[in-house]
Amino acid sequence: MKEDIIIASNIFTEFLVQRKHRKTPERFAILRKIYTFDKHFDAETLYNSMIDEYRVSLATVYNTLDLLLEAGLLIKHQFDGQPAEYEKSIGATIHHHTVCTICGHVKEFTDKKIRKAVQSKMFAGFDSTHYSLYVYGVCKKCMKKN
Amino acid sequence: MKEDIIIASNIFTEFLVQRKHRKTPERFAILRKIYTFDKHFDAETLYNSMIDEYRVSLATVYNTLDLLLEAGLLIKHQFDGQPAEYEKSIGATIHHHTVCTICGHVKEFTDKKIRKAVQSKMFAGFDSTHYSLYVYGVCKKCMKKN
DNA sequence: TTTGTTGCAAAACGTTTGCAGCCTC
DNA sequence: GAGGCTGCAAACGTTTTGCAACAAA
Repeated sequence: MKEDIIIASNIFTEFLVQRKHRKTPERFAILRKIYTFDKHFDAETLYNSMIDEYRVSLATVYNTLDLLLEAGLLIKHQFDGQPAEYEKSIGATIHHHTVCTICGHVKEFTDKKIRKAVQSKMFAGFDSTHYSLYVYGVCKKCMKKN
Repeated sequence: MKEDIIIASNIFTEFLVQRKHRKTPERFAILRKIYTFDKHFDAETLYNSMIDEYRVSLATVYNTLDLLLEAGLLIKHQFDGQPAEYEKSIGATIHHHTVCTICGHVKEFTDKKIRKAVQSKMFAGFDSTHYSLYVYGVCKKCMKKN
């Protein structure tokens, strides 16, 4: 959706103003790039993909990713020892992940029953914003190898 | 439970034999230590806690943690940028985690409805063994600060 | 003008690796 | 005896940090 980036930009602008942070071109260039991705990406990939359009340093990439996380515009995943992976949160359908414990392959899936069960859970003294579910096991390819 | 370590040792022994790995004293000393912990721990903490009883190198700790993961005797968590955390799996009740996005504080909770929803999920071409659910949000302490 | 942000490079950190010697099998 | 395993230290790769120059407010 094209509107997602507009919504995200507005949220980010409001977030920055409220926190007395500056609205630098780097930050918005990074946000725009992120909202063109439909899959998971890591910091290095994001950094490389930006070089032609708007050059920013890797440090700024990391800095901005942190801000976007705090603003709720991004979700972060830490799959095993690999670099952290990110995905946009606005306009993305809520999904879960299967992770192969042999080869590390990650796949998305959706399940209404699980989603409802988690979302209806209320916590005393904890204001939940989002969640991540990882189901571990062995994928088809790795099953065949053994 | 005291029997958990016995069950775990048996599973580990069988695992090592099957994989043609050696039953070294280091590996069983580490397994025993792990099963005395009731909370999450990281590799460094485990290493330090062993020094008096049975000295092993940090490299061996990491090596053994990997084996125990493969044997299904351990569950690994990667909370944000912190060192990986582990917990024993035998004799532990299935639980989920809330993670504060401000201070990083992790708390366990259980929920039968969520557990059933996830466990009843069937995957085509994926043999699931266990799962992790992280609910992100703001904890009580961090709510008060703002 | 003030002060937050940037780019750069160096440092930090948890984890992995290479290797010589050791000890299961 | 053979070959997997250990300890050690050095290497690795991602992320963080310190600092001077820069630019948003």
